[in-house]
Amino acid sequence: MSGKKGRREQQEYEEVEVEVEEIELRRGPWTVEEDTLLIHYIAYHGEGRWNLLARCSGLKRTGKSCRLRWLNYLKPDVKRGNLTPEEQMLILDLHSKWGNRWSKIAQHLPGRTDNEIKNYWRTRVQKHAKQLKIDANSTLFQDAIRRFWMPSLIQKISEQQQQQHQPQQQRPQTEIANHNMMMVEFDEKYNNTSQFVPEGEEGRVLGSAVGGDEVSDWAMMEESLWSLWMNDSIIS
DNA sequence: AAAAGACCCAACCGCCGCATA
DNA sequence: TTATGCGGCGGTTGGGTCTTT
Repeated sequence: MSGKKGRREQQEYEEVEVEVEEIELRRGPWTVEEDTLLIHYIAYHGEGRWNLLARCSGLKRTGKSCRLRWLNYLKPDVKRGNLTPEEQMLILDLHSKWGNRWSKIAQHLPGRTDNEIKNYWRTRVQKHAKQLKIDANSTLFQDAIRRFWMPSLIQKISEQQQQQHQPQQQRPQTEIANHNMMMVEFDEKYNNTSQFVPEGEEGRVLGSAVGGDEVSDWAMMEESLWSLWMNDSIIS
């Protein structure tokens, strides 16, 4: 965030000012050529000073647009692809602490951008709040996340660990212990009432909430479980 | 196979705080 | 002290893609 304008920079501004005034700015999706131009410019000059970059690089874009394109897409350490269950857990956890502080949350997920996290929240999380007809910012929904969604993610994480270590064999005792340990830690952290899962009973307790395509499984949670929990919440 | 609707995500917009002149 | 410019943030949107009917 530099408002500093050195003499050289000022000169650079003036040199391109006249021609830039006549250039019509481009909007919408970036082309491969634009991406290449931006990457090369940053490789040579470094990132930052976005308005100067926009003027000097030959890109017919605003500085803001260049910055966004770089930070959210082109920067080498930007991670692509679906969020892992671990990352989803972290987002749910941090959002419960900080609310819509996307940038702050993103700082704790290396390679993930605030935009991506924001999109995840809006498309996946809020969707379920809508389905349940609950305000996504309500404590009721926060409870739903803590009681059902997060445990199901923990379950997934432990299942992944299991697959990584012993793809075809019986689940080893250590993995079961790990899973149970995570559940206990989770309970302690959130003062949660979700059940400790006895060995061999994991699928029965959380079966409807896990197993298929990530978050959508949660939406398929048994209605009886929901009404039970809803009644409980309302009474207490 | 085609139309309609839902979903997803890249990009834009407006606002704010900070630094500088 | 005030005006200006910039970077950064969160909210919103447009359109491409996927799914359902």
